Amino acid sequence: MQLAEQSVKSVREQIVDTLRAEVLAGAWTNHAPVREQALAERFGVSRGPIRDALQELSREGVLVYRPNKGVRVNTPPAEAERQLLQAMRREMESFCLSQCIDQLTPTDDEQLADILAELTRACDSGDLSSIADCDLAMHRYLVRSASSELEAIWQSITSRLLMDYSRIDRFDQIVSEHEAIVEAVKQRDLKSAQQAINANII
Amino acid sequence: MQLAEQSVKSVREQIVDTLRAEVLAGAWTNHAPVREQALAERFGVSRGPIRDALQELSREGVLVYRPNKGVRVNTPPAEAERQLLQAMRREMESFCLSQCIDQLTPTDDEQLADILAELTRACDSGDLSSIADCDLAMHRYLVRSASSELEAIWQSITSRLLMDYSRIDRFDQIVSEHEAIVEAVKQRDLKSAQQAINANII
DNA sequence: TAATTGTAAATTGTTAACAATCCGTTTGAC
DNA sequence: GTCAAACGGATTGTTAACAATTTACAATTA
Repeated sequence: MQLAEQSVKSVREQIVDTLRAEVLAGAWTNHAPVREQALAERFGVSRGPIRDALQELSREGVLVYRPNKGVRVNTPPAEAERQLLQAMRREMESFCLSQCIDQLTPTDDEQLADILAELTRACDSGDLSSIADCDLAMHRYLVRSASSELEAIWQSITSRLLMDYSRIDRFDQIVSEHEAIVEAVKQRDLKSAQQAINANII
Repeated sequence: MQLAEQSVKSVREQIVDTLRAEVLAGAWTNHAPVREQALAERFGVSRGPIRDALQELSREGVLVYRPNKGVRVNTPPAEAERQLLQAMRREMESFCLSQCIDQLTPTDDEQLADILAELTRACDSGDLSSIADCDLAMHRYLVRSASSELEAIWQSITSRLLMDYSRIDRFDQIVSEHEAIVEAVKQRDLKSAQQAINANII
């Protein structure tokens, strides 16, 4: 992805982003515990930064931490809880749109178009991991444009949904839904953009 | 406070709770950075657990972390952002009430009454730190009763509000608002409890 | 004097060794 | 044979030393 990040990310952030993407793409099961030493060797660092990353992902809701027993992948929420989380996501993204839409620049439009292009490519090739990545990247972009404070809350809500992209069958629908979002944002049409967002978060 | 906690808390959790209470009670300024070594000596541990705690509080929104520069106390949100956070808090607590109210036991009623009693005492003596503690403890109790998953999100929303208890002048109002909540919950009257909660979150 | 560079102290980031805890297996008593 | 205590390997938790970075202050130059 590698958007116009504000700066070079710390080691911990890189590890967090990598691991989060893998878990959300369904690459891990929640049956086997996550071992610190194995991850340390994989990333070529000591256990310290790995522990930091695992702690952060636990706080975020991707993983679950149990004292002296390490972490596991979290389980999806119950249906009622899932609906609440989705409602909060919608409310949040609608708000962020209203805050940022009039301050977006053509550069932002380009960034969103880039994400959309990569999403389209991912859907064409059926790369679930990349689809998940791009889908969330677009929503995150809009949230972050409004408030980096809210981004953390948004991330923790979204992570806890543990959305299962492997059950998606209509790739073209994902693309068209996001096309609608990008187009409405480009037109600076708040109402349409909010509708498009709400239609996408189900 | 020391409610019926599920178990003995880890060192990190104790440190986190202590520091969060101090910051939210307004005991720290955001002008001076927080130093790890000083905290390590104060709590009698090495810098490791301190760093863990500071990282967690940063993730939660109480503190702000900047690479190689440590952490500072976060600044309060802008007005529009504050209103969104409050709306999300209301929505969340209403939902949690609807989920848990029919599963609460007389033991829970006692716990809530205990918190209310301590809140009353704190208001009488004007102990702002304790008022903040008890106020949040009651809301947290209801959220946790519904879902420990949602508790983390609730905490991160609430922390980011950085509510300023030092500006409160009507202590008796706080008490009566929380009395209404406890009474409605005791009666298992969902509508009234939600109203009381909404009236308290302003 | 004002601006800039250089240096030293303070602080954060990382590592590896050690301590504490957990978990599966073996051993032994009944 | 069954159960429980004890052992040992594996894993997490903590510590202290070291490396990298930042910050404050003094020295230098225009």
